[in-house]
Amino acid sequence: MSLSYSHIKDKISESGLKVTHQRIVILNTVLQMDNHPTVEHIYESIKDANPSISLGTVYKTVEAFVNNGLLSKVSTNEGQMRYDPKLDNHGHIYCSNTSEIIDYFDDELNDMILSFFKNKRVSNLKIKNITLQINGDKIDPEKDVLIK
Amino acid sequence: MSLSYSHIKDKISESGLKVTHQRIVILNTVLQMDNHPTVEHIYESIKDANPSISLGTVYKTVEAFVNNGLLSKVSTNEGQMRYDPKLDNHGHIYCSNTSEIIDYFDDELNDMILSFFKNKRVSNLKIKNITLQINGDKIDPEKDVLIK
DNA sequence: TCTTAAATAAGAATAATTATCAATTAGGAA
DNA sequence: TTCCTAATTGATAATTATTCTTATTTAAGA
Repeated sequence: MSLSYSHIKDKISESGLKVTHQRIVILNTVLQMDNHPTVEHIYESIKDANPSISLGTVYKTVEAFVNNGLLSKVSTNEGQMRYDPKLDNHGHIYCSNTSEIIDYFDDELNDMILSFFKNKRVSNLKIKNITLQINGDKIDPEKDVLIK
Repeated sequence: MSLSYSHIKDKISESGLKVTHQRIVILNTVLQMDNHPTVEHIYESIKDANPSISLGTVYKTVEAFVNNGLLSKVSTNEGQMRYDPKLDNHGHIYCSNTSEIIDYFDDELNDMILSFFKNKRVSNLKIKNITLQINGDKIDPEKDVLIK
């Protein structure tokens, strides 16, 4: 396993964190999940193969990842925080009826918003990021949402 | 008091909810607070004048207001939900170091985003609203953030 | 290999929110 | 106006998500 995870290990190491088995498993899992998991989701998904990793460790680990720029934290109107391995500028579509968060990447939109704020004078604020949230309900929960 | 609150009473009544003393006090408070209060903030701010209104009632009431279109619910990266009496389209500036949420109204931006999505085909999603979140840190916590 | 600060597991503690339920009340019907 | 009923409320228990504590283990550099 140590070989196949070399990419993950490098990411963790480069972020300034110690490389541990737990961190490798958790980061790898979130990178593969692609559905903005909660801590509980992550825990459930690693539990069988890694029964010794505790829920508390998952909490501490994702928080460390957020602080070290490996994940971003997404809040919703339903309590649990969710975690996103995609760090480049993108929006989120929240489906309140299915609790889904769908990434929305659009360079044109990004440029538009960015250039809009270029022309604004924002005083007394160090902007970290600007995110667009599209809130709605999925019409057919079985089918995907598509924007094109 | 019944006279001076007639506007508030009408709003509650028109939303389909029964008009109660508790609801009048709570809605009036949130409308005046203007800082996206948490339930705890609202409770603290009404408590002295209304010691009989319980915390649970504040929770139930703001949730009823959200469901009936009198308030909107705003989530942050720090646990508590916050409530916003402004329902027209606007963005939020989150200052993570001061926990402030500042409204950002800009017609030009609204139009821009709206017309952007006019030209997109969004399938299988009933869009409820689109919000821009500007995340950052206040540089001087004593001073205001301004965008112009 | 040794050392040490950082990370972990287990479980207790806390914070925010929701649920329960008996008593009260708003608002429409009589 | 009075009555009726379903909705609302207060008090408090329960739940959920998250953080804290502490003894033990471990990564990574000397």
